[in-house]
Amino acid sequence: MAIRNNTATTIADRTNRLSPRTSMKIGEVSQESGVGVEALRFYERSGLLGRPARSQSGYRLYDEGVLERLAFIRKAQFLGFSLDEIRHIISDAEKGASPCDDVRAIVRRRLAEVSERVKEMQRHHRELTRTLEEWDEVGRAPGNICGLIEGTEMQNPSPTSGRVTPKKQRKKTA
Amino acid sequence: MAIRNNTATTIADRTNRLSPRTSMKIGEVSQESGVGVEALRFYERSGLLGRPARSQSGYRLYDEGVLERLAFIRKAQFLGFSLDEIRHIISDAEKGASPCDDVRAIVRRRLAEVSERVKEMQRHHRELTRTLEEWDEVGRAPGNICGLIEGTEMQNPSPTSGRVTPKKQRKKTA
DNA sequence: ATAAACTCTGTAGTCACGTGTAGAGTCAAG
DNA sequence: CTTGACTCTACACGTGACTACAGAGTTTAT
Repeated sequence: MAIRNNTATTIADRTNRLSPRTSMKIGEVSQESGVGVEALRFYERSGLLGRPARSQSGYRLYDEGVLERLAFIRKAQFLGFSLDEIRHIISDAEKGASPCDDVRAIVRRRLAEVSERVKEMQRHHRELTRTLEEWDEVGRAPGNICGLIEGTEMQNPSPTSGRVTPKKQRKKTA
Repeated sequence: MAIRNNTATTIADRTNRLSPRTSMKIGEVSQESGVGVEALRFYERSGLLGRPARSQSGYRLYDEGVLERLAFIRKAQFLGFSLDEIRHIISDAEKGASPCDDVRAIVRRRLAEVSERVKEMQRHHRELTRTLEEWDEVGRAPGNICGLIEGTEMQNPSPTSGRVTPKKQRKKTA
């Protein structure tokens, strides 16, 4: 695995890292931003970054702006935006539209989702706690496989309801 | 798409669905259990179900037991077990070992994870709420892409912290 | 008899977000 | 000149729990 080592700049250069870099290679950007080299290329492929300039030998040469862009992406991710949403926001902004209203709407939606998810998780937590308590009373229950599980009542017979990660739910949940 | 229609039994048969079926075809099992046909075959491939008998023409013929097994699987999923864990539990049970202690341990672990996750989500919820409030004060902030996002302070600069779904972490939940 | 619905096997695709690898070229230092 | 780190492209792989499909055969209803 690549030890992201920065041989393109001198040690002195790296030491006073406040000097503005006008053309950074991908490793440098990775180091500055904390985003992996592969992820940077992936972002570019995904349309999140736009094509950087290239050196004669084909190396990507980034200007400082990319760091701001990456900071934007990370903040948006931090706020729960998917890369897809981020791509839309950036593309809107580049078309001149102010995406802030959409952004607000997305955050509001995300907020509702998180609320819902927390409620689900808390329900699940109570369910698990109750189950463990029951099991402690019961000791070891008889059953085909594990009486503990077999004897447990489900609140909701849907097999999706206990998932730790939410399912994709693209078609039916019948 | 296949409309899981049950032509193997008469309507009368389906109406008094309490009569024990000794050999059900896959569609019937799907209908009774609510597990899709593809999922049933997938479970079999994954070692969760074991090979059913076959008709002369190669159709799977299930006995009633499969419904209990599927109920077990769904309950276990409901409790947060992965199919992998369920497979282990079943395999232990079939080897004669009582897996209940392991089951308890898994549930306890899952419980801790859920707790942690709830706390994270609540933090995230507060963060989003605070952000929205700030944004309402600000109106429409200037910025390269969306000043709202750009002006938002991240609690934790890691890009992973805001994910709605937890990032891979396939080794262990540290 | 024929059409519709079912079933079979085997393989590949989905979702998000990247990571890993192969094989080649480039660059700076000793 | 060689070594080693870096970069390039293009593709495969990883996660979990399924879904989708192709192309064949089978069963049931009319």
